Amino acid sequence: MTSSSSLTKNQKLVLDALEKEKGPLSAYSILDRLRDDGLRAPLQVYRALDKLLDLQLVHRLESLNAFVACAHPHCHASHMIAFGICETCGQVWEFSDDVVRDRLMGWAESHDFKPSKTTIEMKGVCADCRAAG
Amino acid sequence: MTSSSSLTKNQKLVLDALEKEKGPLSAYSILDRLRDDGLRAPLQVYRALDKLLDLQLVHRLESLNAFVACAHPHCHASHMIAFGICETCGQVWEFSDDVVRDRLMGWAESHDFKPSKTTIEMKGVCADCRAAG
DNA sequence: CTCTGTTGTGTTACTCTATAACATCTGTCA
DNA sequence: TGACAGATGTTATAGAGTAACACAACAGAG
Ligand SMILES: [Zn+2]
Ligand SMILES: [Zn+2]
Ligand SMILES: [Zn+2]
Ligand SMILES: [Zn+2]
Repeated sequence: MTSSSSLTKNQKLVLDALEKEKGPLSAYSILDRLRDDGLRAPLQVYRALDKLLDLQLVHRLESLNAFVACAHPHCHASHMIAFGICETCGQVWEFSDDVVRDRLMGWAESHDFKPSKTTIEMKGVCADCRAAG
Repeated sequence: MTSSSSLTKNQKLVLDALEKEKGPLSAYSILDRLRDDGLRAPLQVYRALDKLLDLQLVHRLESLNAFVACAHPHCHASHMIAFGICETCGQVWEFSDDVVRDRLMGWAESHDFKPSKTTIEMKGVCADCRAAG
């Protein structure tokens, strides 16, 4: 089995913590939420996150040093994913755009550059927060 | 004056250090290179970097926690900048693509999201390093 | 069944990245 | 001159991530 049914205890705990949260969490925030479940050291969280990132069940937001549960599990095997991140409420939107991907891949090809991982993150203010002003 | 002629001593030191380097540097690496020039604490570097980032003379690479001198100073006031980053040699290419910008702005408009800062970073292996393979 | 390799766990200690708080200094402008 | 904004210097601390080592669980080969 390739997905969450084969997760270990710690991996499930970390994934659950992220899925319960509307926004991203830092590794240390996750740790704090899981102390009552027996987790004691950062490394326990980071190891679980490594696996979850491999499985694409979780994404890392580079500009926040934080992690978020995938919004569309199993749906973007090798996609180039983009994120909208509200700086006010912390909510995250996950999307992908084939035109963006093609343009970036085009730049890579024209420069003989072989991309392995691409980060696209838009920080700003979401509709709700603007309305709440 | 709006540019490098008005920089202070520390700001010039930090900018020089980044311009001398072909690739990105962490704040602490910058500090190490500037100890002989009198810098002693991380904060001195971070404060200079803050100003240089404001002036767009330096860019921060979120996926590396590192900084790089702008390749085209004065040329992209409000542009959305993308980076290609070689994971082997560390070299960085700075470019922008209007189509990518338009697509991302389009997503933002359609979601009533007001972006303030966008990060686009492609990590991979450059032509030279692939040839040297 | 036992050996063995692989993966996950737990723990301690550590490095690297970034900021808080406070005092001082320097220039600009009224 | 006085007042303010911005830059500086220093110490201490917070936040993010990894190294190293020992042990447990489990699957497959012989
Ligand atoms: Zn996803
Ligand atoms: Zn919001
Ligand atoms: Zn630039
Ligand atoms: Zn290279």
